[in-house]
Amino acid sequence: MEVCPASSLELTISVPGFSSSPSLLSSGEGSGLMRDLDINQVPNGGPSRKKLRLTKEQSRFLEKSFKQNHTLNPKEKEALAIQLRLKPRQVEVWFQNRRARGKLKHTEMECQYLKRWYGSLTEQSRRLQKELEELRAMKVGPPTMISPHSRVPLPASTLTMCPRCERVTTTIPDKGPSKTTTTTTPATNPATLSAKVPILPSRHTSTTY
DNA sequence: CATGTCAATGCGATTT
DNA sequence: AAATCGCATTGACATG
Repeated sequence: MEVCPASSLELTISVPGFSSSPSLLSSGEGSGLMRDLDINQVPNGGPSRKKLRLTKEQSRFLEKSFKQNHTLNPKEKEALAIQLRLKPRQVEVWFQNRRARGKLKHTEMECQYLKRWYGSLTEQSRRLQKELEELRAMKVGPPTMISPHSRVPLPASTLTMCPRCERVTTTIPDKGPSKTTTTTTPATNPATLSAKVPILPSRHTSTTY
């Protein structure tokens, strides 16, 4: 159950040309467009929730402590709240939202990275396809080999995808008894591929949200 | 006025 | 049971 914010929260509202947080904000924050006003001072807060805007100073301070630690223990929360003249709940909410924002930023970057990766894979696929066609065109007479399973002649250079292990198996003609060599080409997972695919676009993923 | 930002709310899950 | 979290969402306000 939530407490009615209009009646209990120590809110501040952005108002040009006014400041109300003398503890940390005493040094004139004159450059900013927004100043803050305690909403508690607004007579009859009413049921509609008013928009709080933290001061630059408050945000800066919260950001600073967020850099040190992304979560708060109750003591830190209390201390921050006192220092910034906010309710502990407000500090808590700020940290929650801040974590969410960081995560959003992170997933956006991941998304961009995957897009680039997809692009380069598409390009690579296109190149390999072309190369394959050229190699096939160059081929003079199709040397045959016998399938180990069916004993039916197979064309040379057959690429097949094993549905179970998702590996590409290259069937190549060999002297003596027929042989299939498995070229390790596991598909999918970017995490594993990133170490193997040299054309992977560089990744500027920052974990510092 | 459409859109973006961000503090705040509500709720379910988890932890202590 | 209370505290805390993540997540989705809301609503006030700013901005182009």
